Amino acid sequence: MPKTDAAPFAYDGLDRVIHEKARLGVLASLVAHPKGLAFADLKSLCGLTDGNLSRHLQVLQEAGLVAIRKGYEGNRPLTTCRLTPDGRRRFVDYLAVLEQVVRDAADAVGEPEAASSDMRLRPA
Amino acid sequence: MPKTDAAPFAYDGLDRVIHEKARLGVLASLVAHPKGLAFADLKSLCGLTDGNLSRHLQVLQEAGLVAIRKGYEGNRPLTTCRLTPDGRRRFVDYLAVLEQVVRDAADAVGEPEAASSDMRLRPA
DNA sequence: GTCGTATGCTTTGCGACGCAAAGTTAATCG
DNA sequence: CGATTAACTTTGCGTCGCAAAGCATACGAC
Repeated sequence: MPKTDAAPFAYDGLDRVIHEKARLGVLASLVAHPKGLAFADLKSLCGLTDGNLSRHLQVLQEAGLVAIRKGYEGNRPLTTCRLTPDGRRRFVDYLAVLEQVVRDAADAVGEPEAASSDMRLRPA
Repeated sequence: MPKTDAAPFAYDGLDRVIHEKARLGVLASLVAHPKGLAFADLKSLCGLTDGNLSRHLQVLQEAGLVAIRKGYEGNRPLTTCRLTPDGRRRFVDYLAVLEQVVRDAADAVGEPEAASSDMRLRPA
């Protein structure tokens, strides 16, 4: 008796580190910019405050999802981040689960088979 | 040009009440079963403990996303839940954002245009 | 009938977390 | 120089998710 999740809606694959509004945005930004992004760019792309971005990057780094490089642009500090290969892989896996969620739900929304009698919501 | 989020990766639409592993599962279950589901059914569908499910349902109810009805099956208590119309609508909205996230990211994964020179990850 | 066991949830406790505000360091400008 | 801006970090706190414990009732055994 495999206790293989008789729980089709458990969505175990939703890694809590990734499944977070702000970090999801950061990762999406980074996957779209494989060359890496500067702290300030991420900040405005994701609409985060300095403090929040800093903290989230820390978390992502500790989880091994992003690599952070602190250098200097001229003589001003410049922090740049990029996805690690592992981070990319894990993000892609996460996306697959997310896609599954969307599909599950979209199917159900589209076909209310077990609908109650007073479902008069669908247009056509 | 309003200052409408110059933050394309902010994903403001990701309602925190919905954007939560466990509750996402509950809502997905409920949208797939418009007639409603019993507490015990939700519990096993979502792989949650009694306590957790109880708490999450409370949150969902307070947010006006689900309606909870406590009745009796024979003479045993039976709690059943269903999505409220508003809950359904908000969940669908959320799904649209989620879909956008997936699309954004999937596009980026598929076409590493701005890829660095040492991207030797793609198979073909 | 009363004693255990099972069912069906709720409540409590706590560790982790996200967020905003304050702090730090250093370069540039008047 | 003193003020301002840039570029982050650190701190503090309210909230939350989760597991364990609790509570109430029903059902079987004896």
